[in-house]
Amino acid sequence: MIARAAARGPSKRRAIATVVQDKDLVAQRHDEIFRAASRVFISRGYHAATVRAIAREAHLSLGGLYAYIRTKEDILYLVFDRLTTTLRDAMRRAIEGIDDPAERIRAAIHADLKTTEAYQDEILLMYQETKSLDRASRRAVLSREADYVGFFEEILRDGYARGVFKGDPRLAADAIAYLCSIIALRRWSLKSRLSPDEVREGLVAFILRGLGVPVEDDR
Amino acid sequence: MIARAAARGPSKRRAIATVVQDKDLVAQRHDEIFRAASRVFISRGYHAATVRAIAREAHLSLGGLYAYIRTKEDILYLVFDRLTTTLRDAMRRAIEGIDDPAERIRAAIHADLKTTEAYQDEILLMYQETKSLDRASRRAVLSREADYVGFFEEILRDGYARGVFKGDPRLAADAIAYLCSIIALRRWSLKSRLSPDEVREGLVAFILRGLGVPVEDDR
Amino acid sequence: MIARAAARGPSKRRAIATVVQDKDLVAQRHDEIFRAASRVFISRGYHAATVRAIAREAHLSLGGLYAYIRTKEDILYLVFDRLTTTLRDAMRRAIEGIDDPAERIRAAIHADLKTTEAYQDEILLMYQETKSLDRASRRAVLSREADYVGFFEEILRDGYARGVFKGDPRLAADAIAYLCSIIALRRWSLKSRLSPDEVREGLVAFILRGLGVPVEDDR
Amino acid sequence: MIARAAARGPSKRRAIATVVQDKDLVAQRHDEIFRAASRVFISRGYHAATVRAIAREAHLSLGGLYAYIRTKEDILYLVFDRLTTTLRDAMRRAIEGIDDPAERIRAAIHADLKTTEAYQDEILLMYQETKSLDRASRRAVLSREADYVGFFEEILRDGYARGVFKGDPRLAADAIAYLCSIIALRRWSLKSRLSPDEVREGLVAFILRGLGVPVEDDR
DNA sequence: AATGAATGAGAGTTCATTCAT
DNA sequence: AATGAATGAACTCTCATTCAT
Repeated sequence: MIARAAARGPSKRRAIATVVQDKDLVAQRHDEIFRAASRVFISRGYHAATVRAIAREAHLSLGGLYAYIRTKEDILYLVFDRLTTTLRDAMRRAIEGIDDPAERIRAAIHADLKTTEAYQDEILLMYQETKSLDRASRRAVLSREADYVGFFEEILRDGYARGVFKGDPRLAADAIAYLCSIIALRRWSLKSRLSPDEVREGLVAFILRGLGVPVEDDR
Repeated sequence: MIARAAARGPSKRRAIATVVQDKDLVAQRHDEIFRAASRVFISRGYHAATVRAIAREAHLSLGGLYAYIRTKEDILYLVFDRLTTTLRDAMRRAIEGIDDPAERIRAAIHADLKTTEAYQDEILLMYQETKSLDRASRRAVLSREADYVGFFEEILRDGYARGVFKGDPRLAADAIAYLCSIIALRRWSLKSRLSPDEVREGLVAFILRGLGVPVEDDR
Repeated sequence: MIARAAARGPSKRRAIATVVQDKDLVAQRHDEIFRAASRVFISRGYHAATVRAIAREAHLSLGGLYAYIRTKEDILYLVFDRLTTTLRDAMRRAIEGIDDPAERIRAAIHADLKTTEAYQDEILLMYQETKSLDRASRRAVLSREADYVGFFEEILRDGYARGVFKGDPRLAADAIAYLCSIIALRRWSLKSRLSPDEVREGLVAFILRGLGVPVEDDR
Repeated sequence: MIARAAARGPSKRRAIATVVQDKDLVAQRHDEIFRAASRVFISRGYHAATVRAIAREAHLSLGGLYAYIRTKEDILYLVFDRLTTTLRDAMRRAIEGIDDPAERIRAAIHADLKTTEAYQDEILLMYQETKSLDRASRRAVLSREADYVGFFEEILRDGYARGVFKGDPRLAADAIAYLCSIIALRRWSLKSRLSPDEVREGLVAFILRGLGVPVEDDR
């Protein structure tokens, strides 16, 4: 059931209407726009960012940019769409081929923390600006997010069935996915005292204990 | 040391410049502005909210409002300042007089989850819009937040010294405070499946286990 | 019944939303905007006219102008609203106190031709740009126009009952009102050969004959 | 003199510059563009219509369309040029071979009303948007229109010489041609109460009476 | 002869902030 | 201390037209 949800994936993808018809060109430009817009949104925030600045950063004229999107909000959606796809794919690869639930969840958490570290700016942006999307886009992004949490839930449900984990799998999945985002949302708090490695190890241990899995190096 | 941090409290408060002199009047109007602005910011978001709408909601004229603040951003700061004060006070009262570390942390978590539930809109707003504050205001708000985490850290450090908890107190404090905010930031995900009580109990159990405290009702 | 329609008058007036509240000031500024916009619309046409140019002509800043209207289309409606009111009032005054149907219709036609001559630019604009109004505004303007035609219809119906006129009163009213607008819509054609007086007299005679009223000076 | 005017005809036609040389191809494409543009202009209005939409409707690429016209305004001129030609030809055929002035003018009016009914959208467009043409195009279109009025004038002048009509032939010609367009310009007013046949018969009677021709069925 | 991606000037509109009263 | 009219910079978005291919 969750596997289905995760597999469903692109079904919820919202199409971005373009006046340019060449599919390959659109794909290529969307990629450039994604990169340019990420930079601009991250440095200035969605509202303060101007479409002009994004066009400039993407080496496109203003009209040129608008041939590949319809509204400023489309650009934000484009960014989030690419980001959630990247995150999901990274997670898929990370847990592939691991069968033991405890190992699998450990790998998932580790991967999540690593990618969150790598995309901390983008993830922070997503938490802050998903609200700026319209209904349809927001739905699409949240559905991707749900798929992502689904990976955790699937593992937990399996481990729960085998008696490895404690607590409600759905809630735990949500809690774990959320807790991993702490790296992006509270980095100003964490970075001042602990190294990224210490943070990561500490969080893995905390979560595993929270799931009822004994952690070796507890003093 | 942490006690100090928590006690330090108002020291970081940023003053809001007003053209009106009468201190009592300013305090009263600031209170009205806080309430009006909270409503407007929550329903429309910070950027979409107009100063006009806030003035109207606060039963002030546009010029009148500007006698008590200097910029729109001042209003946002005012909202966050009041909110963090409220949150801190609630936390203080919740753990007052409890000595046992496990009981104390349980009470703190419970209180946090309860107030997060009560102020979910405001807290979501704070997570999304702290970035819209200027440096000085942001610093002040984050320092308040740090004080809040300090409550958890203080308890954990004490329990750690007494051998009750596992893991790094600083990281755990951050993790716990952050995890509690899940109620505000991911309510669309949680509410669809679990009751508020189930969420709260599940999170308390997860956190306590994460701290290495045995939880009774684990199957 | 027609008297009612004509009397109904302002009932269909569409309100123009303003952010400025002072009613007198709004009335005064609307008057200035009406005059300025008429000039600009007439010289450049509705679409080519910029709101900036209208603001300049009205000695208002751009934002200032927008405090008295909501959209560019509001300005067009404002112009048409004033114009149709002026036209209607002029017609009312012209036929007041005349009882004989033939004299009354002659006076009405004469008045219409005179005001059409006086407001030819504005009337041409109205014929060309009523389509640029949105549904509600267009309805309001057309309802005014209908009232205007109603004056003719009322007279014709009365004369028809007394056996003075021939043909369908409704159609004749429409035809007469329309024919009078020829002065505004085809002045490039008329002016080249005949004086305004000749045009007016010729049209009055044509119409009266069309209604079946014997015309004296027919050779 | 008028015969000359009517015969002069195409002399005033403004040429549309094309990059394509092949005359037959240009003629064929211009015909397709005329039909496509008429539809688009009528449904959206000249200003709201985009050149893109016209190209699409004409099954041409954007660049392709521009090989047959130079500006958007060229397209509007093209439409009006074809339309006025069509109207003129219809009128010519309608009065051909009729000698009696009264019969001839009756036929002309009837034909005008019929074609106005058939091309009401196009004629309305012409009245509203001739102003959007540049000087040269406008001149060309108005000259065609003058030719059209010339048909009426010719008949009237002849009848006047024979003592059949009253009033100034030139003014009457203008008045008649204009009055016929009422069907296109005020159809919202007419259609609600009378059938097309009633309108047509009523107008013919009104005009004939206006010319001093006795009308049989007057009660 | 045909294509369609690219350009960029310019439009309408909003709103934080000021200041004369 | 209070009012609210006025300002104008800055924003998003459109579309006629060009030109490399």
